[in-house]
Amino acid sequence: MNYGKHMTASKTASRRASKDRYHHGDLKMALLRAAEAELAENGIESFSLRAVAKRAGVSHGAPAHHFKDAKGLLTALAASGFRRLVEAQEIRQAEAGGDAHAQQIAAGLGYIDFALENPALFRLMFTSEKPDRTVPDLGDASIAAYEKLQSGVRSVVGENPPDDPGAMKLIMASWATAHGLADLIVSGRAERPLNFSNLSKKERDALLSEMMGRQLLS
Amino acid sequence: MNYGKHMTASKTASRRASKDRYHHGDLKMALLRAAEAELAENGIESFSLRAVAKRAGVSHGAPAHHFKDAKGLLTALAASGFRRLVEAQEIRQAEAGGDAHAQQIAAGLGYIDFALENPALFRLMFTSEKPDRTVPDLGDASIAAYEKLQSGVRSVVGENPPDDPGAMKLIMASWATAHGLADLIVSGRAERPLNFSNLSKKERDALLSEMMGRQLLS
DNA sequence: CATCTATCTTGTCACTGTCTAGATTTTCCT
DNA sequence: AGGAAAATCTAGACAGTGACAAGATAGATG
Repeated sequence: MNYGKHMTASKTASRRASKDRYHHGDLKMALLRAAEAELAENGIESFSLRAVAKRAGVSHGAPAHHFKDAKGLLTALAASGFRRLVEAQEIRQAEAGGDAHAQQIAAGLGYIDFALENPALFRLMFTSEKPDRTVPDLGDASIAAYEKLQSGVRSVVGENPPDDPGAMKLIMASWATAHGLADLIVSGRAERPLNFSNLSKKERDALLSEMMGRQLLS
Repeated sequence: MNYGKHMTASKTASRRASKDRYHHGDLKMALLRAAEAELAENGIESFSLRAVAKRAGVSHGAPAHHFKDAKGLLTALAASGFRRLVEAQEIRQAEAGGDAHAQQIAAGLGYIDFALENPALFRLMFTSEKPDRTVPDLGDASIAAYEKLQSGVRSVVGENPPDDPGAMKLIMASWATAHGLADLIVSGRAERPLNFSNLSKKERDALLSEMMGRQLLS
């Protein structure tokens, strides 16, 4: 095979943009970013590994060296998603009041924020079977997100959840409400009941807070 | 092209099993059944139109005449799913008490029953973008399912939902809780908090009823 | 019975994920 | 420094996919 074209290009400008070099430099990160952009633009169901490679300016076989296969790339992307999900919750919590109840509502709002801002990634994380949940990178990230929920409920009820069946029910119920709202809103199913997309940000927050708050009442 | 093999087979046994005949007889239904079986066995993400055709004993081009393309087949399947979702709710309601509160909880349990019995179909209906929601067959079926929810809430609050903002909030909140529970259970995320799959049917129902019931309290 | 229409098969195309062989670059060791 | 070894990337091939077109077959219609 003749790589002459590439060779001359990289020789004449050996320190130019990374896309002109044979070795990318940070292809792993570039692929993750490209994959997320593809996901956001085309949705998860028409996701293509070759399109990701093309977007990153690299041949279709290149990703295999950093992620074994498409599943590997999507697993890493989902893990990144769970870490950012926690961040989105913490952003809301930083703006909220200090009592446990308000903190837990804020976490729910952050959860929904994340879903609305990253709908395709949210689906990859929660309703796709492509990511390999047994890989520690992903498993740890998703468990960390769950433990955030658990500690929030502990603050609300003053009990240690794993030992208290009532607290476990509360964890599941409040998670389900936040998750269900996120999923239904993302799929456009909150339009008919709530006219959701025509509400102001304040109206949305008030509405969602009220719906999630019901689960936290004793 | 030579179809001799098929010809002799269908001539010597012209009224045998439909799979031996050139014209299937009821291929449309057979394809829907095959598609659902494929969905249940392999999940939605490895769904293949050609595998469906093979399962129905027909060539890979045959489905195109009954459903324009894969999207058409999956749209019809999703519509069938919404009709059966309503049936699953009505089965639970027939077993439940007559008061509005119990009826609405029963509908939620039926919703979750359906999701657990048809996880891949549930995902096709709610979180896939392949079905074409603008096709009336599907649109009508999904609206019918929503209107069931709406009338149930009307019975609970005694108000006409579209005119009462509080009732609309209640619709969305109780839907979100049932839907969120269904989605999280199907994806295995209720195992850690609730040890869900090791519970008896009675325990599950009691647990789910309690979590959904919170949303219906005034 | 002849024609017409619906149904089904077959072959083809572009695209996909994965694998392999080989080219290029970087790293590391002496 | 220099040369071997490892890492990175390209390109080609393969089987599988959805969609389309052309043609074969069966049933319906007159």
